[in-house]
Amino acid sequence: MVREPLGEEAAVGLSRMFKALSDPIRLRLLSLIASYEGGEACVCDLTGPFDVSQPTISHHLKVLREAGLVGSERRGTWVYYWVIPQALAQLSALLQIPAAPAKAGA
Amino acid sequence: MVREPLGEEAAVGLSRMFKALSDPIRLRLLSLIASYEGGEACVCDLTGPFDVSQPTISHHLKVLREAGLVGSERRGTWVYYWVIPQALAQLSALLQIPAAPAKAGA
DNA sequence: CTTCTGTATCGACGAATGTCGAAACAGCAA
DNA sequence: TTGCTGTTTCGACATTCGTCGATACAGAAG
Repeated sequence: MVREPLGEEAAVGLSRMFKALSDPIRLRLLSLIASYEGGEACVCDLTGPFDVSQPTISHHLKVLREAGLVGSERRGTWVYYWVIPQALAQLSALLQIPAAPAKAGA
Repeated sequence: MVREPLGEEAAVGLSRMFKALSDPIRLRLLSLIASYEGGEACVCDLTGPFDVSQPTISHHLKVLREAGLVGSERRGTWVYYWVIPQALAQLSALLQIPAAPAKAGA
C-alpha cells in the first residue's frame, strides 16, 4: 500500500473483498462466524440475530463466499460457514501503515 | 472480530470505511497518497494515473475523506490529501484473525 | 412415495453508486 | 478589474445493491 502505488489489477481484486465487507450485516455475519466455536457456524445460527429475512442472509453469505472470505459446506441437513484466515490476513496486511508514513516518490 | 460478535453500531461505522475501500480507483488513490513523499499528495498528482475524469477523482477523494480515511487541506492554489493512519490501523486490527480461530460460543 | 425443515435461487422493487459534462468556486497574476 | 488554472459541486444517467415474497432444491423422517 505504502511501498508502491498498487497496480490496477491488484486494486480490482482487493476492492472486491472490501466490497464484501462494506455492509453492516455482512460484517456482523463474518464476525459471528469467526467467533463461533471451531470457527464455523451453521446458517441456522446466523439468521436469528438479524432483522432481515432468511433469503437476505443467504444472499449476504453468498457475497462473502464469492469474495473468497468464507467457505461453506453442507453436512446433512445444515450448511456450515467458516472464515478463510488468509483472505482476512491479506487485507489486514495491506492496511498496515508504518508510523512514519512515506518512502517512495511519485 | 473473533472475540465477540461485533455490535450493530460498530458494524455500521466500520462498514462505512470498508465501503470507501470497495472501489479500485479509491484503493489506488489511497495507496498513491500513502506512497508519496511526506505521506501527502496534491490532487494535481492524482488525476493523471486514471482513465476517469477529474470530477470523478474529486468525488472519490470526497468519499475517502467523509469516511475518515484521509484528510485534506488547501494550500494556495493546490489541495493536498494525506492518509489518516489510525483509521487504517483500526481496520487492519479488526481483520487480524488468530491462527487457531475461535474462542467464544454463540 | 409424501411430508417437513433448512437453505438457496428467482424476479421485482426502490435506493444507492460511479460516471460524465457543465458550471461554480478559490486563489494567483496581470 | 479581467483572465487563467486547479478543484469542487451540480444534474443527469445507466448500473449495481439490498431487500422482500414466492418458489425451488436438499436431505431426513415417516
